[in-house]
Amino acid sequence: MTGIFQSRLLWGWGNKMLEKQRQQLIIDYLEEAKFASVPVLRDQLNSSEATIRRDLNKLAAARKIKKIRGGAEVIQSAATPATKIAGKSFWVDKEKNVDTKRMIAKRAVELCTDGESVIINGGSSTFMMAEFLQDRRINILTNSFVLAHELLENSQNQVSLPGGEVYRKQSIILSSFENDTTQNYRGSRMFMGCPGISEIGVMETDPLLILAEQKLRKRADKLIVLADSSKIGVKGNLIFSPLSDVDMVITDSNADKTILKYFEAQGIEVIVVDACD
Amino acid sequence: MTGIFQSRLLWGWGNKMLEKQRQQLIIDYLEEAKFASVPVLRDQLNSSEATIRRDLNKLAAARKIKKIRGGAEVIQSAATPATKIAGKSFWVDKEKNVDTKRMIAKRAVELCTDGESVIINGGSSTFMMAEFLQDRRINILTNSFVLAHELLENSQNQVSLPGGEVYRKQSIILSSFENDTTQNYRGSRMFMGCPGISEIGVMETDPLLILAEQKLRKRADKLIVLADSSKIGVKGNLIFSPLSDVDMVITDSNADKTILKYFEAQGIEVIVVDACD
DNA sequence: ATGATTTTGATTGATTCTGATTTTTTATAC
DNA sequence: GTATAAAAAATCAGAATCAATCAAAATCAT
Repeated sequence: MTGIFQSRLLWGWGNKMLEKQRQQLIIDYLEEAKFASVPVLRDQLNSSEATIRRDLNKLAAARKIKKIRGGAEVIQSAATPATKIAGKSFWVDKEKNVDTKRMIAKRAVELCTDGESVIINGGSSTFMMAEFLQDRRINILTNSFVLAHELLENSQNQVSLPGGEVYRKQSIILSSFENDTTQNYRGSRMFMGCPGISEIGVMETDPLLILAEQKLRKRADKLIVLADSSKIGVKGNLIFSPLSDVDMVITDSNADKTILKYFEAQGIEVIVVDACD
Repeated sequence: MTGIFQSRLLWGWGNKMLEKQRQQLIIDYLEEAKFASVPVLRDQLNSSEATIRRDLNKLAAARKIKKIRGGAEVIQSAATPATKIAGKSFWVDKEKNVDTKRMIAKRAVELCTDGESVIINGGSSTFMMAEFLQDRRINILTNSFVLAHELLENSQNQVSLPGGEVYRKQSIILSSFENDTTQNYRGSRMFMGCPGISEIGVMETDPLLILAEQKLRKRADKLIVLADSSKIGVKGNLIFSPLSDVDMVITDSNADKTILKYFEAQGIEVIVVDACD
């Protein structure tokens, strides 16, 4: 019997496998195959169907997989970032323009002066600012749990958080109530990424986030949007804020020049960094 | 003899291995294999299962590895975030009563029912509750950034945070303002550790923390103090709360019985777990 | 060396996990 | 609708794991 994971086990099949280990292998298998039937997993993992079923129940309860009749499937959606909370493996795998986004993030950080207070809205673009904040001394309010973690570990910046429940799907803190600490916080700038920005404004995808983010927006003097060229001109159904509320857009040289001109005509400062592709 | 670490030992298998050395080898092994069962480690390290288990408990308490049924696994997230953020001053230097503190933490978690809302004040004692919260479903408000991080990564509990600045020294969130989210949060119990508890009340050492902690206290119906025997009867200069405000004390069997009797006479429920020393 | 302390490994009983069997549920065909 | 087959859940005995205990061995302080 040759399970595909045999080679990964240092001690071979002779020994018993740990429950946690077996479950991890199920997850790994699903990442690869997308679907798996109970008999297949039974053979792969050299276990009984009863045990496999119990594993699937536990994994499904923990939302690591989705149970379907006859077996299991991966959880599609963007449910993975929550589990890959640690470090670089964040969204990176899904993102294409990583290098460009990194340059945009770098430029964004360069706008800040030490001692300043800024607000950073959570997201994959703004997360990349962490790298360039390492040797800075800035007061940062962020609703991103992962960014806060990163900054606490690898920088000396002052970090503040709004209160609320941590929304696991995006590891963002949702301020559920009206009165929260952010009320008393004031930032000179708020940095945010977005799924799209066009004539109609800045887009957002998650309705749960939008309210909390808009509340943050009120605490900052200026709004700076980090949007690589793939976001420029993209419209969606949820409007985070009208264009009139945007003060600056940082994008890359592949962006549609016509729209950028339009932005500038609206009084928005546009910064273009060189695209890396 | 087939231990994979044989070549690394200068003096060969005939001689005894030092405890620290053995534990380091366990860590090394886990870094490589990700998982390890107790029998495998017993063979690899030429030791007994009892010893391996004791090592695993100590390593898990020090957050170097994660204990799972049947053995151990690496801490997948950035390997050391907990110890790193919290700094050595946190628990590394208090290695003394880890086993006992772990049992106290376990007992504390056993008080909680799934679905309940509780408040957990940050500290080395309460941090150990994380291990036992892994498979629970509890709504947790905590001012401890590291605890929140741990719970988000290794459990499915709902996690909420008070807003405020992260106080790096203890990785505790200081709610700097009057209005914050915790105002709307209600917990049936608040768990806290402390540097000392005696007839005059529960002690605290850090004046910066005490205000934020007292604010949390107001949001919970009952106060449960985790205090191993070395804390019982210890007085300090900063009083967190009078004894009348305490509902329960969880300690170990080495604690001074006279004081415990006094606590009970004051209407405090005292739970004594067996000391592990 | 001597006695005190710590570490170790075997044993115990309680708990949890596993896999075979049986029962219930679900999907599909008739 | 019922019949049928496949899958999931429930049951249960045996196996594995684990914490606690205790005595032997090793280590340490004097």
